[in-house]
Amino acid sequence: MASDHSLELYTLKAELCKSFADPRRQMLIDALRKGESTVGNLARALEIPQAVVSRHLAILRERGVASARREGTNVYYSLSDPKIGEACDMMHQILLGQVEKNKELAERLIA
Amino acid sequence: MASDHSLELYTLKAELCKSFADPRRQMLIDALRKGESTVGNLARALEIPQAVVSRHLAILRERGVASARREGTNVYYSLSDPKIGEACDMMHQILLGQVEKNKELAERLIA
DNA sequence: TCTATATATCTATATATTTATATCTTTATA
DNA sequence: TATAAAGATATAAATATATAGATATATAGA
Repeated sequence: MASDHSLELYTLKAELCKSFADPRRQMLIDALRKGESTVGNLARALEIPQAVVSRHLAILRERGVASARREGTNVYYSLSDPKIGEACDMMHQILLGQVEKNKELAERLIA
Repeated sequence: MASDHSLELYTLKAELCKSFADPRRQMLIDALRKGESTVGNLARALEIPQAVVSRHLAILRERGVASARREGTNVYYSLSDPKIGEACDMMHQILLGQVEKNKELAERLIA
């Protein structure tokens, strides 16, 4: 029935969001927006242990957010879809809106 | 320093995403897009126990995603920002893109 | 007191991190 | 060619922490 399908869809959406729901993965996604990069380069640039970067990239890969391409001993990761970057921008805008609201609230409280 | 601020920002974004990262909350957000609603109505409509709905709404409220307004014994919840709905639409589009890719892959494998 | 909502406690499950080790690929060398 | 060493990445095990759901109970307002 319809509600079952919906539940599946909601679950998929939730899992997609879950893949964004970690600070390190946010950093990785942001870094990958500038172009593909290797595990090692990301680890050095973001100052995150290699195993942690590899683990998080695997999560992004498993959820279809990132893609991997091997070249020699290196593995290059990239975002699977530019919309992923746009989604992060949207999160940013929502956060800005929240700050704005708090600012308004603060100003009203002071006045 | 800059990297600390960034970490904070990434953490905020991650927490925002975390608030979206549950099927029930996806359902609640989707329901709230149609307009404000009470805890009880949402619980009945979505067939989720009252305590669970209340809990999830509290999470959305704490993270600034939803707002609450009391009217008598009822509490009306609503989305704090229409951009939240748009963010969900974007997730939907990303999912569609993934399905599309899988379809292409499947067709290539068959051929 | 009744209704609607929130919360506390308990339990089960999921998640992230650390450390160590395994795998895969290239390169060097006997 | 076979093999060993080195570099890059992935994975496993252990631990700590976070999260969700169920049930019962507390709180707020009519």
